[in-house]
This record gives sequence, C-alpha cells and structure tokens, in this order.
Amino acid sequence: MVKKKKTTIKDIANVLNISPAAVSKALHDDSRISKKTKKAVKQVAKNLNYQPNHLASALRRGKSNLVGVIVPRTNSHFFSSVIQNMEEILNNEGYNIIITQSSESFKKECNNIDTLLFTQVDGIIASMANETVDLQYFEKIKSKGIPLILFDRGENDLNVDYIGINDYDSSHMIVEHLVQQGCKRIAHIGGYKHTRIFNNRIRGYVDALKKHNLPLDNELLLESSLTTEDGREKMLQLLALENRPDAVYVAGDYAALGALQVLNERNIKLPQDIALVGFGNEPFAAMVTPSITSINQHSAEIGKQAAKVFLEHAKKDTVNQSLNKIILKAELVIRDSSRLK
Amino acid sequence: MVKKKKTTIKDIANVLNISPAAVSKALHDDSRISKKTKKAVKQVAKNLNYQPNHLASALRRGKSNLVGVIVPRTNSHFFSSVIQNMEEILNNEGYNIIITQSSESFKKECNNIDTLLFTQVDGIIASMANETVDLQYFEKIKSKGIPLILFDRGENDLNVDYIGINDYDSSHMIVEHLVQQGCKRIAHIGGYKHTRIFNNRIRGYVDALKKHNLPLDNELLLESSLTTEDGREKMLQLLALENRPDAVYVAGDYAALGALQVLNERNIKLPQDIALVGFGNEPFAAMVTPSITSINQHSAEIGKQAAKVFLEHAKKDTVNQSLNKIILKAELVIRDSSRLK
DNA sequence: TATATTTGCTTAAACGTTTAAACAAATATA
DNA sequence: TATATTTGTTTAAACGTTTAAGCAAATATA
Repeated sequence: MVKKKKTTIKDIANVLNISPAAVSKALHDDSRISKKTKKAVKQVAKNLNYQPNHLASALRRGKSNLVGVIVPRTNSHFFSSVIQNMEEILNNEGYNIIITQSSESFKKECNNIDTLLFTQVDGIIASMANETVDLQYFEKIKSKGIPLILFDRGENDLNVDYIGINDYDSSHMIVEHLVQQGCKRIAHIGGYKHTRIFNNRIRGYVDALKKHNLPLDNELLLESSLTTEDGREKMLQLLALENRPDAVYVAGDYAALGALQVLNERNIKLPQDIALVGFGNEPFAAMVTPSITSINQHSAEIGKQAAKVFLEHAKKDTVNQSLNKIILKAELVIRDSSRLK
Repeated sequence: MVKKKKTTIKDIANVLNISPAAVSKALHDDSRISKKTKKAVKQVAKNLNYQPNHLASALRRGKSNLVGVIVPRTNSHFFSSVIQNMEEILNNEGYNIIITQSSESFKKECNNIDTLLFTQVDGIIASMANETVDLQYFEKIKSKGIPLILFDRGENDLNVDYIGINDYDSSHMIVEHLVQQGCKRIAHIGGYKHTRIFNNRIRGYVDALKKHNLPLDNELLLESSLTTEDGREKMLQLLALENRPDAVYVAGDYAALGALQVLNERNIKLPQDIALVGFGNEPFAAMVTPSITSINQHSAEIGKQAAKVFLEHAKKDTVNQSLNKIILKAELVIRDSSRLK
C-alpha cells in the first residue's frame, strides 16, 4: 500500500484550467469570484476529496487557529468541564484546542509551555500547577505576544486575564454556614499559601472566624497538597489534637474525600461529631456517604468566559491593554456532611 | 504594545553571514557542518531567542509530529491515565498530542476526526463513542493512509491495530468469584451489544453461567448506556423483579456506582443481600461505602502500548501490513461490595 | 605532481497556501 | 463616444523551513 498523494488547490486549478489563486478565493467565497466559478470549484473539491492543508495556510497567514490549554489534570470534573465548554465555543469560531496536563508538576508545566509555543498556538489558556512559584515561563508566553488567559489557579503578579470565583467570599459563606449549624471550632485544611486562590480561601477563613468572634487556633489551620491521600493525613492530624475541631473545611473535594474516609473508618458521626465541607463540587461529593457539602465553582461558565476572552484578543491584532478579571460568584451546595438542623 | 517579529533562521544567517541552509543544518547537527559553525549558530540562536517555526518545518517535511487522540471523555480515570502514559512516550519521541472528546456522541466524534485530519496529524489513537455504529469516518482515516490505532472500544471489522483487555475472560473471572461467594442468581447490567468489548463481556457472562450450571434468565441481562444515572435505573428495574438477583455484575464502574446508590438508599445490605461488581477500577470504586469490587484494566499499559504501536507505524513510511492486536490480561480487585467470606 | 576524495558551505527549489498588485474585459457614467 | 468603474481573473511573491544538487577549497591518495 503506497501513500496517496493528497489533493491540493493546484489539482483543482488544473482540472478547471484556472489559477490556484482563483481556487483559493473561490473556496473562501471571495466577492470577486463569479458564482459560476465558485460552484465549479466546490464541486471539483468535493469530487477530489480535497482537504485544505492547515499547515500551509497557517504558515502563510501567520496563525495556526490552535489554542493551547494547560491544566493540572483532566480527570477531575472541574477541569474536564471547563475544557469541554471552552472547546465548544472555540470550535464554533474555527479554533481547535491542544490539551496538555502538568500533573501539578512545575517541570511538566514548563515543558507544556515550550511544546505549545513550538506548535505555534495562537493563545494559551492555563490553570497553574500546585508546584509553580517561578513565573518565568508564563512571562515567556507574554513576551512572545501570545495571549495568555489564566483561570482558577492564577497569579496577580502576572497581570494577565483571569477567570475565577470569589474564593475569599466563598470561605465566608462556608464559615457562616458552619456557624449557623452551631459549630464553634472550625478547622481549615487549606491549599498551598503561595497559590493565590488558596491564600484567598485561607484569608477568608481567618477573617470570617474573626467576624463571628471565633478564636483563631493555629493548630486548626493546615497547609496541604489537597490530594485524597494528604486529606487523610491532615484529618488524622486534626483528630490527634487534644482539643478536636467540631467542623473541618477542606479547600478541595479530593482532600475532603480523604478526610471523610478517615472519619468513616473511625466511626466518627458526620455531621454530629464533626461537620465537613469541601470545595469544588466534584460529582463524587454527592455520591459518597454522607454526601459532602461543597462549593460549586461554575466550571462551565469559567470555560465559556475563558474562551470568549481569548477570542476578544484574537480579533484584535495588537495586544489588548485592558485586562479582563472575571470573578464569578460561587454557590454553596449544602449536603449531609454538614446539615445539622 | 506591538507584536514582536519572531526570530527566524534567516536572522541567524544574517548575523553570521552564512546561508540559511547552513543554519538549518547546523541546528540539526548535520555532519557536513563544521563544529565551529555549529557552535556559533547555536549561540546566536540562543541570544536571539530563536524558536523553530513548527508549521514551516512540518509543511516542508510533510509531517506535523502531532498525534490526534479521541476519547469519549477525559474525566474518567481510565481515559485520563491512558492519555497521560501515551503522552509521555510520544513526547519523548518528539510528538505532541491533540486530545479531543466525543462525549459519547457519534456526531462529535466525526467532527473530531475531521478536525484532526484538518490539523494534519501524523496518526490517530482513538477509543470509540458509545453511539458509534457507522464506521465510515474511521475508514476515512485509513483511506488517507494515516495510522489509526484503537484501544478499549474498538471494532474488529475495521482491521486496525488494537490494544485492550480480555473482556470475555474478565467476565468469567467475575462470575467465578461471585459463584465462590455463594451467589446463585447473577444479573448483568451490560453495555451496548453493538460495541465489541461490551458484547464480549456479555458473552463471557453467559458462557460463565453455563459453565457453572447456572440458568440464564433473560430478565437478569440488561443493556445500558452505563452512565451513573442509567445504572440507578437498571438497578431499580432489577429490584422490581419478583425473583431478585443475589449479585449484580455491572459492565462499568459509573453505572455500578448508580446501582450502589440505589442499594444504599433502599438499605439493602451489600454483599449479604446483593453482591455488586463493577468494571474499570475507577478510583472512586475504592472510595465509596462499601467499596466496589472491580476489574483493573491496566490503563497505563494500554496507553504505553498504543503509543508504541503508533511509533512503529511512524518509523516505516509505507503502511505496515502486520496488525498489532494486543490483549492485556485484566485483574480482579476484590472489595467489600462482593466479599462475603 | 596530478587526481580523487572529503569537507563545508551556497544555491535554488520545494512544501501548499494566501494576497497584494496587475490587468483585461465588461459595464456604468458623463 | 470617451472615460471611469466594476468584475473576474492571473501573476508572483511570500510565509519559514528543508534538502538535493552544486561547487570551491582543503585534504588525501597514487
């Protein structure tokens, strides 16, 4: 079996005895090409099973119509849903996306960025890895003049477009809810402080405690990688305290799941003994026993907005000066793990 | 802010007063270029922050070094893990991957295929959508002479490389295990019969019943889309039977989860009243209460093998005649939902 | 010393498209 | 009728690489 020669614009031109330029224009519905020619060109294109060579057109036009996406992982509902909604909008505008995963590793993230730049993407939409502190690679994207849009895990210092939720306020909502349930010693298993969103959640937690005149106890505030495994560990740590908390607010659902497992294994009653709240509203939060109260981050909306912000950039040829900082209002979904009354 | 002109091979050539061709060769370590020149070229490339234009080289060389991936969804552990492992191997060989999701929709799958062909990928690795019966779009890939590798959800008729597990035998393992636990009326919530893997699981189930002298009861064999929602529905259907099963083997973990939810809600004891077995060994199978017995599909290995098979094709320039059909041996992970003794 | 080979580069074409500029023919305007 | 405009096309260059072919200089071989 030999490789078939692909049909090009030239082949169509030869059949019709017109120039390749005319064919190109006909296929793009140029106003200066007669209806007759357009029809003929399209017919021949179909007959010869013509597929435009994207590489050639991208090279010539200086844009690839590809958008690079970097996420810590695809197998969480949050990221997968963001991507799916983003993709839909971008596809409609003729863009395709290249998804890459950092697996929370700084090094992989850097590789991903290089890969995407190498592939000549027209823009990058990203959510940063847990490990990432050094922003130099993201600066590299900016310095190439390629639109960069961050969502969820972003950084203020980078001064780029951002779509996320109001993390600070979300913490307030959670603490408020727990106080209403009668909780007095509320612990927080937070994410890494160096990540803005987790820092905001911590700040919100601290300030909300103050607001409700609850004392801030340092042993109740833990920093975690927020994996299921680390959630288990940190929960064990809290249970080992002399003065145990009566509520635990975990900054991520996967870690909350780990905490729940430990509580279940120890036969600690939820929410009577300890109330539990997660963050992210992953589908499993509703599936486990007891179901976990969590924060809905509006993943679909985040994906759509990110796509739209990119498209705004793409339409202008100079880099946009005005930054888009879109903060969506999150929603508390109350479930069995914290519903006392 | 104005868009910066990107550094090209020509710029480097101008700096050093040599030809662009020499630069290209120097960057590729051509043996006919002196060490001195190579060193100089690489230094200048670094200074000018040169990034090769992938589009141009892909156009010229007639290959994009991109591999397209089509999966029903990325937010299951199975697919995400397959992709991650595939990616690692392909990246090492200089390939990048473009991930697309069909969301189990035939139409989206066709679009994905068109998109990938349009992007001039060098090969496609795919797992088919649930809806897909018409194979014409996959034939299209083959007819373009582009390597196509299927995994998990594949089709025999297509006559392409395939990597999967021994579904038929897995069903035998499950039935055997349930029989050992003392179950006598084993139901099967299976996937769509038209999909080969699900068909094989059904055949395995039927044959294993025969082997153990259990009667085949048609009301115990249901066809399902295997979503969590449908799992709930089919479980309710089984519970409504006059003569209830004492074990349920579900062909997918998500549907098994739905079944579990229903059983928990009805306070039916697992595994005493009804034993439950899923398929796929999604992480949540170990997380829920009770944990669900399931089949480990070796996602990492599938991903690696798929990548390797693609690379084999890529190395030859004519299409390989000998087909790779790689069938991995799956593993039964026994958990609380079916452990009676 | 004359000839062959190797080394290190250049030239020029090619990949398949897009597009500015040119141009002839058809049509409109004065 | 002469001139201007519009219509429909062609020409040719460009996008940034790669690579076959060519060529001069350096080196090896006889």
